[in-house]
Amino acid sequence: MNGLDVRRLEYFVAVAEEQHFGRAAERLHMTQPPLSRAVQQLEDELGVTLLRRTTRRVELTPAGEVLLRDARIALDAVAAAERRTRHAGQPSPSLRIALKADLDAGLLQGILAAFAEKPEACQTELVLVSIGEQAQTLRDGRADAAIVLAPYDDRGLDAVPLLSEPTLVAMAAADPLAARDTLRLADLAGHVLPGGRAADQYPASAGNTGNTGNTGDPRPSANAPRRHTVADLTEILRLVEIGTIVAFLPLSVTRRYPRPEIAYRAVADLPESEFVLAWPQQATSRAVAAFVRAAENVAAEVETGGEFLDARR
Amino acid sequence: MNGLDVRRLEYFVAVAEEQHFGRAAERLHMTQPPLSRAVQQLEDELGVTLLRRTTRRVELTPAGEVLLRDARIALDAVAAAERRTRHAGQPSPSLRIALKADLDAGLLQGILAAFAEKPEACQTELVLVSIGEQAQTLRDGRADAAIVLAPYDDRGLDAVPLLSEPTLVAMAAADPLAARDTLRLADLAGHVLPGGRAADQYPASAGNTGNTGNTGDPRPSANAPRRHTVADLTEILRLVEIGTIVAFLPLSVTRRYPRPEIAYRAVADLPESEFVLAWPQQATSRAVAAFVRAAENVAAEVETGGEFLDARR
DNA sequence: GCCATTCATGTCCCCACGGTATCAATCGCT
DNA sequence: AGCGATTGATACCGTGGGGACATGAATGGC
Repeated sequence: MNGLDVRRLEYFVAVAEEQHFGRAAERLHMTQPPLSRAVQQLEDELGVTLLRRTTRRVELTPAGEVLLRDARIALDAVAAAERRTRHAGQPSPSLRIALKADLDAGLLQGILAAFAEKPEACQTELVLVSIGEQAQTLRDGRADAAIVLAPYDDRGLDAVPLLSEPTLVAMAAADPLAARDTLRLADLAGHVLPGGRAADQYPASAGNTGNTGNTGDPRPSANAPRRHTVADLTEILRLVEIGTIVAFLPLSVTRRYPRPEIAYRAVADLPESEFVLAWPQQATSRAVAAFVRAAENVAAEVETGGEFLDARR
Repeated sequence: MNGLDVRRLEYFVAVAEEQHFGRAAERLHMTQPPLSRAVQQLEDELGVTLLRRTTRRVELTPAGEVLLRDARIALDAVAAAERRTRHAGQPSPSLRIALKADLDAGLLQGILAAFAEKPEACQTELVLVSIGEQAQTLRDGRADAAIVLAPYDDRGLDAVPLLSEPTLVAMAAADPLAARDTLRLADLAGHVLPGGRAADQYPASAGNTGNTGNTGDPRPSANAPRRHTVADLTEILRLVEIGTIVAFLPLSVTRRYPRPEIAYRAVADLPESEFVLAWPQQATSRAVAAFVRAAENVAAEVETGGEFLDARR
């Protein structure tokens, strides 16, 4: 009677993503016939047609689209449950912080020190992920907290703002625009950001606030031509040096990478870089709560010009 | 290899809730031995001890607590996927709106009319649920949108504010306080709200904003003494009439229930009632988006004293 | 100390899942 | 238009896992 097994959901997602039973079966390390039957059973149990099969290709019905989206969410939730439970079962579970290296506004050291003072303190562990993956890392249970740059995909996450600082544009020193001291966004027309978006349309096209209209497929399909994702900051700076792209970076980051080939310039109408501490909404552990309080305190001290200021350059 | 089957998760949740293998087995319509082994397998697969078994009672380890919380979330996600897919598979899936009767600020008629004008319009269906269950109804796929009163549990939901209106206190006309025209919260000391909370501590104890510290078990345990929940507005008003409780109601609702036995009074330091339109975050359907826009337009018209104003009394 | 309660273990059986073989249908190529 | 290739569905079979029944072991109450 009551079905919707994880295995069948994974099968369906594989078929829906591949749009092909044979390839999906291959990906699942099984043969095609049981896969066909499993999807049929799923359709029977739901009383719904999920796939429109032509012998040449498989396409999703509206109900299939709904299940594809919701099944991914459900599978993520199951995987998160598994990861978090595994981690909680360790002898001394540590607090895992997802960072994009150097994108912490120089706060991390202070926060870790403040956290270590607290009675709820525990081991901490830094999980280095590429920018844009931090939110997902929190959702799927690989980390317990993250310092992220707004805007980000906040679905399923709680957050507190830490601090804001000016955003500068990094461009090749040879760029004609680098001769000017301050710019406006419109001046950057024709320049491109990491990921290929137009620089003068920022931040309209950037980030993912998790509101309606999230049309992009969140996970890479095996056959979709995967766009080259620039994950590493040093890689971005290399591309900036040779004039391929420009990049928007918080002030504190630019201070740490002074390079003669790169010019950092203020942009008058560019929003400030907002650093936010985020964690999974359902995280109720004392360690996370203590870490959040430590981070708030440190950020407040920095904002008011406290003792950590000198550590930020 | 890769486990975490839905069935096993349900088994574990049952055992964790009952804290007793025998009762859990009974609830699951099975016998105790296979249940014991299933939980053992779960522990093996996760490499974690979930339950501390004494022959007299079963209690959760820290890892077990984590899994109980995350497993509920995952199971909810699976159930939501099933419900939404079933609904999407219907010949003409309707837009289901979760309402607590009469708690719609009189906006519903106008919103439905405006929505019907839109090209994306479809059949609509009203799902009547008790207050406080609307958010869960959205999350588990039984409804597509809801008009809710803030504060509410906003986890997994997107929302737009519609309008605010004054909150009045409803009390028995015979109550000494009813002689006064306006009150302050502190005057209500000793009076009790539906659900048993102290009236003079509102809204500290009310609602559930979904942030950290949500310690309450969200689902009724079989053995926990279930507090009498007042679900129906008319039931609440009955209790108000006989002086058992007082209730905080938005102005538009009090207008619809003028009764000689009930006095509605302003409370100076009571926050306004904020009506919000909420929907599941992952809902990307055009129908929901159109409904949201229709609701925003109608609310804006009402706020500026538009044509719908007279319909609100 | 004895008994009842409760969870674990041993054993059997059946269903369901996966694999191999094959059929049917449609698209493309000549 | 006909033939082959591609692809999904069907048939059949064997194995493994989950459930019931019977029983063992340990602990708490009287």
